[in-house]
Order: sequence, then structure tokens, then C-alpha cells
Amino acid sequence: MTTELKIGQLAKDVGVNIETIRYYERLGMLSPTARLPSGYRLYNREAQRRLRLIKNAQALGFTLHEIEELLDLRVRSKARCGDVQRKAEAKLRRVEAKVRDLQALARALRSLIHNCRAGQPTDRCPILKALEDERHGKGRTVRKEVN
Amino acid sequence: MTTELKIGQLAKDVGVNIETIRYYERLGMLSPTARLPSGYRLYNREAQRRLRLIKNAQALGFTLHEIEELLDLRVRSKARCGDVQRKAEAKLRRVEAKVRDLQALARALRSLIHNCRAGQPTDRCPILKALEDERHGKGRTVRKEVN
DNA sequence: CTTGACTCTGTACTATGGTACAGGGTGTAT
DNA sequence: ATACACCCTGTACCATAGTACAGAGTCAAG
Repeated sequence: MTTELKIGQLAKDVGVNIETIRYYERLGMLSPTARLPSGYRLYNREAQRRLRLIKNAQALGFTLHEIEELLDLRVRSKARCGDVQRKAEAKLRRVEAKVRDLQALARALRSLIHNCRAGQPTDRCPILKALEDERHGKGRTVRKEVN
Repeated sequence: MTTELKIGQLAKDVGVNIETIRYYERLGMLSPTARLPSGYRLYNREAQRRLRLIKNAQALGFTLHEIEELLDLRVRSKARCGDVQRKAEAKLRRVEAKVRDLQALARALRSLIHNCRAGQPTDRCPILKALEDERHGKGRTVRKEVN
């Protein structure tokens, strides 16, 4: 059987846009395994797995750059599973921190909703007041995104 | 006392780039409270609170667009708790959904990490294997961002 | 009255993760 | 042999969230 797919078949199979596949190629993340004389790209099962890995890892909150690192680890045979594990652990810590932040915000929002019943003006909103806090003054670096 | 700050002082105070303040102004999120005859922007304490609110809310993962909504609630003095309550409830639901997404993501990461035995070569790494799964084949929509 | 720090406007550029053409060539079924 | 789906390259464009100038004007100290 032919395991070689043309770009449109691969796109449909994995559920991504054709342009996205070519975009990943531009980034050096996913090359066709062959080309027809016409220039048509051909992809084998390995490429298909690689593309699926990209999409799945993305759904877990990894950036394309981080995914490149994971892919590199997989390809470099001297790299060990522990390297992958450490990257996953670092990502997990960032995700957990983000969850804590959002839970704090959810608590503040619940408190706002609770205190809002009496028809007070919005300039006494606890959430808005809380957000005005000088938690990040004078050049302090704010921990950024989860990604 | 003079509560009016020039842009550089405000930037230093809150810990953001001067260009960022002007960028927020272009977006209509933060206007100077006055201008000197020379055109220099002046900001009062209220503007300072507003800027801090933007940065704090951003650190919690809100987009600038969502922050605009929060700011609108605060500034419209006719807005009462009823208005705020509805906005806050909608926001809370989005935050809670976000927390659930992130927790699912964290569980997936923990499970991957747990199954990973550090000494194995990466071509047997369960994390990478799992990421190759056909969890999202044939047009399945992958839940997107973590934000 | 000059120096240096600060500010102004306007435009261009960065990164991230794509999407959308234009203007061709290819492959195959009828 | 011709219609039509598919593919090619190249470039431009989208949103988000800024950053980096250029070239000019302003302000305060010495």
C-alpha cells in the first residue's frame, strides 16, 4: 500500500489547513519526505506522526518553538527521556501557576458578584479595586504567559 | 502636591515602557488627563490606577480587549451593581472554563510525566509517543488557546 | 545659551501562528 | 482535448501586543 500522501490528503487526515503544513515547512518543523517530478510534496507515516505530535502538543499549550525542542529531543538519539520529562515538568509548573492566578481571580469575581447585590456604584467594585493594587510597581517583572 | 506625572515618570512608576503607554492611548484605553502647551502628556492618580489595572489584569491572562470591558464598567458611573453583576458573572464563567481547561492540561502533563522513566532513549519516550496519538484525526476541532 | 535629558508625532519593525490570494503548472476522468 | 480539482511558489495580509527608530521640539541646570 502507498503510505505516501499528498499535502491535501495529509491536511485532511490530521485536520489542519494545507497552508499550515507549508507554514511548518517554512519554519523547518515538517519537511516532505519526497517530491514528485512535478514538485508535489509527498509525506509518509512518520511525517504524519510528526504533524500529529505538533498539533497535540499545541493543544497542551506548548508553543511551536517548544515543540521544535521536543522534536529535536526525539530525533537526537543520544537525548534521553529525562530531557523530555524536564521540559514537560517546567511546562506543568507554568500551567499550575496560571491556574492559581486564575483561581484567585475567580474568587475575586465571586466576591464582586456577592457584594454587588446592594446596588452600590461601580467605583466600589472589589475586583476593580484589587486590580488597581500596586502589586507590580517600580520595574518589577510580571510573570508573563503560560506559554 | 502635584499628582500630575509626565509620561516617563508614569512609565517608571508602574514599570512599563513609555511606548507601551502611548500604544494604549492609540487603542483608546488610557488617555492623558491633560497636556502641557508643549504637547507633553500629563497623567493623574486615576490614570495611574487605570494603567496598573491594565497591567495586573494582563498578568492574569486577560487580553487588552477584555480589559477594556472591565474599564468600561468602572468608568461609567451610571453603571450599577446590576450591570456589573451580569458582566462579572459572564467573566467568571469564562475564567472558570479557562481554569478547567488548564487543569485538564495539567492532568495530561502529569500523566505523561508519570509514565516517563528517565533513562529510556527518546524513541521510547511515552510522552512523545502519547503526543503522536491520533487523538485529533479527521477534522476534529482541537480546543485552542490556554488563555 | 548651551548641553543633555526628556518628549512629541509618525512610521516601521518585531514575534507568534497562521490565512489568503495571484498566477501559474499538474493529473485525471470523461 | 478539455474541464476541473489539486498543487506549486511567492507575497501580502490578519490579530495581538508591543518595540524601535527618525527627526523635531521642550525644559532645566550650569
